[in-house]
Formats: sequence, structure tokens, C-alpha cells
Amino acid sequence: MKEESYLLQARRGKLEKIKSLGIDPYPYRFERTHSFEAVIERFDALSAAEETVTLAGRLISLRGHGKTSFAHLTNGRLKIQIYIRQDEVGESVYSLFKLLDVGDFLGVKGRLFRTKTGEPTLKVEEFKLLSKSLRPLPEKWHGLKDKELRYRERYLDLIANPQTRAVFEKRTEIIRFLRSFLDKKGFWEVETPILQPLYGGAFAQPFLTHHQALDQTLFLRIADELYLKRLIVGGFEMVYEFGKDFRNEGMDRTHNPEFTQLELYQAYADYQDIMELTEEMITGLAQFLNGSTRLSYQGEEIDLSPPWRRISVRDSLLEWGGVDIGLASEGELRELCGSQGIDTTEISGRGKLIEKLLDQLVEPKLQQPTFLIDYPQEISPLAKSHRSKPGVVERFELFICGLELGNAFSELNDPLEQRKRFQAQAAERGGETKIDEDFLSALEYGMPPTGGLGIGIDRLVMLFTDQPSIRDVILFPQLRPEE
RNA sequence: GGGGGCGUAGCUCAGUCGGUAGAGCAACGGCCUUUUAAGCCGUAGGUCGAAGGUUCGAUCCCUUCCGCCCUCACCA
Repeated sequence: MKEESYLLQARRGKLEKIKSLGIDPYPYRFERTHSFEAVIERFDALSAAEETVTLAGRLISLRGHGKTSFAHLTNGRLKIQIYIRQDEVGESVYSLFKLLDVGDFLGVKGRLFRTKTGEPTLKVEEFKLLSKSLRPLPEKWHGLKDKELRYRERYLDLIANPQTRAVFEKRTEIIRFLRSFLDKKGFWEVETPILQPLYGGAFAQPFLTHHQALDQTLFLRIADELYLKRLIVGGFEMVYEFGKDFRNEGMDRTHNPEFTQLELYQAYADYQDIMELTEEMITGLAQFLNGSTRLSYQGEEIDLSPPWRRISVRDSLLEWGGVDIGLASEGELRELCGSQGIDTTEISGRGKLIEKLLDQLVEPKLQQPTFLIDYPQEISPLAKSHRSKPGVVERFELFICGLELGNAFSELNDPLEQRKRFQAQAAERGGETKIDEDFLSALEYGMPPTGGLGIGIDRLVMLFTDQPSIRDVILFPQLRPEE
């Protein structure tokens, strides 16, 4: 990859010296007596008792003073200073210490004390090299700023920038909370196929792959929906799945080709119930993370306390578009799109026009948490028709800070109606689209009334970590290969 | 895919109105037994993203390409 520079050669030289002393620079294990957390929490007691402490970590700074040295070790999130004196460890041990570099992993044994300036410090009595580092780490106080490097070599970003570490710790905490929330509610966590012979549950281009033994094209899933509903048919009343979905579409601030989605389905519930569940789940998350239902995203102050605003697609366009889509003709909608600078030449049908108008006129306005409800049926083939409003389905999308965070329906469970919707969709796309007969067959056996929800986990993490781009909440975001 | 911006040492950044480049940290050598952005003295480190073009001369100007960022388009 990169050429060997003088910097790497210097470290190689030290590695050779260490080896020639009969020391294994990559030993197999190391027994520790304390964690960094324990040392920091119980420092006064441990130092008063003059207890011997054994720690291991990565060397992240080194300050030599002739026959004595200071350094810091880190466990990835905390750091502890160590101090070593030649007159205490002897000349040969000290000269080995001088062969260490920032980046090396080290095990140290000694007692704790405070320096003149009061910093908790371990005085080294013995140490062991645990892994020799052959490349220099990024600079110590500017960190690693170059975005490309931060994404491509995330491990360096994590070492150099504590904020990055904090974002990904929070991501883990978010998923942990949601899982525990749903488990307590009585949901079953399940796993469904990523490799699928047919794809569905959303309208996106799929990634293709090929199975050699079956000599068959398979698709990476674009949604979990159709398999999770089969499980509702199968008698699981409440299920959820955290999974990667894959969409072969453009990439931007809020889209990565592979992304994490939480989907859940609850029998005997409708979209109203799911709205309440969503409110409870996300405010619970906010309380868990911040002890508050208030948060700030990119300078916008958000209040998550329920109930959240619920506004229908029709009312929202009346409010922000000045048009009543209940009365407007397709031509009038097209005209309004035109006046908003939307190119409608490739768009057909009222549903898609309405969707464009929502994108342009409504969604950016939805800063405070809002359920946008009751979508046109043409763009919602898996949602049940509204019980009282014609032409509309029982569906909501959740927006916070203009981010589309969730999508939910009262799930369509009428197999005959579902078949019609699939057929209409296939007709619109011209023949090629295959209908998922097994899914229809499952519905024909009978699916209870069900509410379902999908939550974009990456975007949720963006919201709670105040990150502007989805790449900042995905450990290894998609990038073009370097060469 | 369109538009805009960026790419200089390992890292963070200067700079050259066209005369082939500098700083801090990191590295290397020396001095230094409570430092913490340690300090002091010295040394080394660069095909200035790549390839062409204009020019006596290009890191700088032009073209193309590569990569990243922003934005628009695409994406139920």
C-alpha cells in the first residue's frame, strides 16, 4: 500500500534490536490485575495501600528526561500516566524502554503515586512489550482531521479523536437500549434472509449476486418487511429485526448503500398503536441517553416530549403548499411541482407528484417530531386502505429535524387486495417485475391485523450524536477504492 | 450524472502575483531524574494527487483523469 519511509525504517530498526535481545515483540497474553476504570476510581485507596497494579494499554505519549521518562497509556477511552526511573528498574530494563515508540502496546506493573502536579501516575517496576507498532500515529493535539483518512482508516480516527470514539459508543448504547426496550415489551428478535431470490418491501434498486451451486441470481435485501410478515403469519405475534439493508442508489448525507434498519411488527395493532409505541421508544431512548426529552441537533433545539404532532399529508400540503390534494387534478399538481422547480417529465401519477411536493415543501419544515400520516395509496402498496378516508392508506412517516426516521403502516393483510396492488405495480414497471407468490400465499393462509414499523438506525444515531452526515455514524462508510 | 470547493512532509497547516518549497508536532543524534503541547542543540524527511499542454522554466496557468467534501439530480 504505502511505501516504506524513513519513519517506518526507524521502527523496523528498533524491532530488530528488540528481537536481538531475545524479546518477543508480539507475545501471546498478559495478565492484568486492574482495569483503567478501577485504577482511576479507586486511586486514593490503591495508592495509600501501596498495592501493586498491573495494567496494559497503548502508549500514546512519551516524554523522556534522560534517565527517567513519563508516558501515557490508554485503554481506548481513558489514559493513565506512567513514570519510569533507571535507578529503580536498572540500566538494561531502562534502555529497553528507550526502544519503545508511541503506538506500542505495553503491560506495566508498579505502584501508584501522585506527581508534583497531582496527576495520578503508576511508577513502573516492570514492563513488558505486548505489541510493537511500526507506523507513526497521527499528531497528538490536532488529531486526524482529513475526512477521507478518517473514513478510510477509521482505526486511526478512533485512536486520535475521542469524539469519534464517543459517537460510536453512543451508537452501541442506542441499539442496546432499543433491543432491551423491545425485549421487555415481549417482542422476539429474529433473523431473516439477506440473500433473497426476490426483493421487495421498498422501491429501490437492489444489489445482485450469484449463487454458484444453485446457479441462481440472488438479491441483497432492500427491506426485511416481507419475511417478518411471514413470521406474523407463522404465529409470532411480536417480532423485530435489526439488520443491514442494501440499496443500489445514490449516496449522500443521509444515504449509505448499506444501512441499518430496525423493523418491528405487532399483531392486533394498527398504525395508531405504532405511533404510541414509537413515541414511547424514542422518548425513552432520549431519557436513557440524556436524562431529558430535549436535544439539540445542528443548532436546532428539539423537544421530544409526547404527544408528537400528527398531520395528514393532505393537511400538510394545504398548510405549506397552499394546495388541497383532495381536490387538485393531476395537472394542477404537476403545475405546482413546476413552480417549485421540480422536473416532472419522468413522473407519472398523482401519488409520485404528491411525494415530490412533500419532499420539497413539507419535510424540511418538520423540525420538531412529527408524524406525517395518511399517504396516497399508489405509493404505499403494502399498507392497508384508510378505514374512513378514500384513496389514502393508514401509514405514517416520522420526521425529526427534517430527517426521515421511520415509516409505518397498518399492514395490508387482505391477500386479494395485496395481489391487486402488486399487479398494478408490476404493470406500471412493465412486465419484468416478479410477484412474490410465496408472500401472497402466506397472506392467504391468514395474517392477523398488524402494525409494522421501520426505523433508520443510522439517522437516529445522527440525531442523538448531533452528526451532520451518515458517514460519521457508520464505522466504515462506503468509499471509492483508493487506486 | 450536473455545479462548486479541496488535494503541499507521517499528522496539522503555511507558501510560491510562474524561478522545482517552509513551520509545529512526529522521526533521528546529543544533553537532561516529577514531565505532561517538557525543554535546549543539531540532523534528516517532499516525484507539491496523476498525466498531458503552454512556457526558457510549472507545485502555481490550461486540459483531462483520480480521490474526498458540499450541493442539485436520482432514490415510495
